[in-house]
Amino acid sequence: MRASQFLLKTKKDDPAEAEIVSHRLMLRSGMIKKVAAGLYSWLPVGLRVFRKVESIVRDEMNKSGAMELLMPTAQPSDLWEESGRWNEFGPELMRFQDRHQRDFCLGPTHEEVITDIVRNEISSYKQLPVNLYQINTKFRDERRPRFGVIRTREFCMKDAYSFHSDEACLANTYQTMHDTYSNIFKRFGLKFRAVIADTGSIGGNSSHEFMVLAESGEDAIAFSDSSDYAANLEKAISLTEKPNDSSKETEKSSSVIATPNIKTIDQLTNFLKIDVQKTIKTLVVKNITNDKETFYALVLRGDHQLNEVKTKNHLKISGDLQFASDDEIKTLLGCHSGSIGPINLDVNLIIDTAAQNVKNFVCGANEDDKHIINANWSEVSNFETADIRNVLEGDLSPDGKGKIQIKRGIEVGHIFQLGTKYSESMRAKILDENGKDKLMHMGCYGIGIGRIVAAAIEQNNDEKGIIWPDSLAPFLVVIVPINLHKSELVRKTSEDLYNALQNSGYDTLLMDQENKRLGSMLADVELIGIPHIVVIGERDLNDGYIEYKQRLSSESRRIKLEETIKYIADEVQIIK
RNA sequence: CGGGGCGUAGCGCAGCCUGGUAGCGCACUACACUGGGGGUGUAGUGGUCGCAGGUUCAAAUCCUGCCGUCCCGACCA
Repeated sequence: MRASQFLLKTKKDDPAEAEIVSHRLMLRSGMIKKVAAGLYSWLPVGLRVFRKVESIVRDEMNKSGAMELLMPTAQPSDLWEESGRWNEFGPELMRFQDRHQRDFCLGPTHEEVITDIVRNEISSYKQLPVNLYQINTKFRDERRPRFGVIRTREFCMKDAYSFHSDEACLANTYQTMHDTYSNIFKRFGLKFRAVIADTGSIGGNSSHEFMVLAESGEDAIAFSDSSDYAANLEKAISLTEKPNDSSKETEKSSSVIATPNIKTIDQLTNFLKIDVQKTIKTLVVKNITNDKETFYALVLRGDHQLNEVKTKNHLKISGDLQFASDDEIKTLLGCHSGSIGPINLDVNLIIDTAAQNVKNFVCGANEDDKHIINANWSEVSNFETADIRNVLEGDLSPDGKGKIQIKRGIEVGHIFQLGTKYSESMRAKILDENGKDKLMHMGCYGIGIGRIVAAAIEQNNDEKGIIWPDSLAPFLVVIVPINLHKSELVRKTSEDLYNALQNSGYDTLLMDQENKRLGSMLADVELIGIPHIVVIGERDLNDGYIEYKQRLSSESRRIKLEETIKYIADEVQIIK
């Protein structure tokens, strides 16, 4: 591609709207342009990267034996009513009517449509398993789009759906997809981890998320420093700590003390000069089913944080966890939120496993401005114990090997074993070898295409701009001629090298804009992040040399002109 | 959904407090010079000041409403 014929406009100033580095660099390098909140156009440079991501994903999917198809973005409500998700889905589902006032939605995902296809096309166990995928636009009306293309409303996703006659076969394909995804992210050259994940609104059993490690990531992931264990923080199991000194502690007898205006754990530990691990806090949540409100008191050690996902799963609550309001707490318990405690509390009690290990603790007395000291669980009857807290760095790994570390990541892929959730509601059946009806087992596997572009930038950038890995770069090589318009030798050499590189199959950009100076060309090239840079100037050319440098390093090397292509070929690193 | 910020040329911003000719930098156009790290000069192009209403002789500026957009929050009792 010739720069003179390519839409390539960079900006010096950081755009005001962008916060995180990938968003800033994508806007500055002219990869994307915002159309509205959470809606972006991909400009030519950006689209080149986008297509590379797509083609690697497609290649690996095809290698795995999956078949590509294409489904519509707009979907009739009938299918969604059949699966039950027309009502289950919240405002994220973009609903609209056509000219005949028929209900439609923009697909946030395609389980319904694919299940409809497969139940019609496939009727025998002999046709299974199949794995069908598409690379297509999705729409989710996010409550808060942010971080550029990382969380948008309209986005492109590769989504695959597999169908099986039994669970074992599903597990097999699930593992194949796990391996396929690992290959994909290796080919991108990204640091990633596959973590155990919550299934959320998609439903189903087993699930892994593929996380690209980045400080700006929206998710926290917990993993062992000495084993394979890795899980989303939402899902990471907290081990009940090994008995320590406190287990030998003898139980004292409790007493109520005055704690005027003490409402938070911080105030409490300062006031009593005690260790935060000796405090217990109590949160009240409510669940509404069939118009009936049920309150639950959740009990945690003072330094621990509630894990909403674990709590919701334990209480079998779908939708958001609702906290009781101050008024509700006052009415229900007769005290304010800062004074609640598990002793003599007439609410369903759920005690976190770690909290249960504490002896002689301090907790609220269910009376304003009063706390109980030296309280013990022997004083409480009728409670459940559950793991409802977030793991902390340094906790024991649940597999017993090593300690937990916590890092942030961007979710770029997610695989699920759905089981029969959709085949049941949509009656997707086959005949088995005995001629009997049987529900198909289903898996689904997503990868965010645009999100990977942003995640790759989050992981690969410096003060000058983006540093693309070879596999994703919009151009693999760029030729930067000095005084193109003045030197016939420079012009001819640049053109010849450009043609030769193109013919050798390397995506090459020729900076042939006559009025551009070296500094401005290099600044653009570095901002855009082209990995291999060839500078051609008369000075070196008179000795038969060009100058080669990599985006990644500041060092430049003099290379014999005739060896240029071979040299670049040796430097390029693309995993096939 | 709650709180806060911002909306003035393609981008980044000033002007608003104290009402009176709409400005600066980048980008863009033309010409000249320059030519190994975002060059210099001269001359230019480009704006319903987010929208609607109100106050006023007069509104980018003051008031009201709406819209858009960004950030934080939506567990930590």
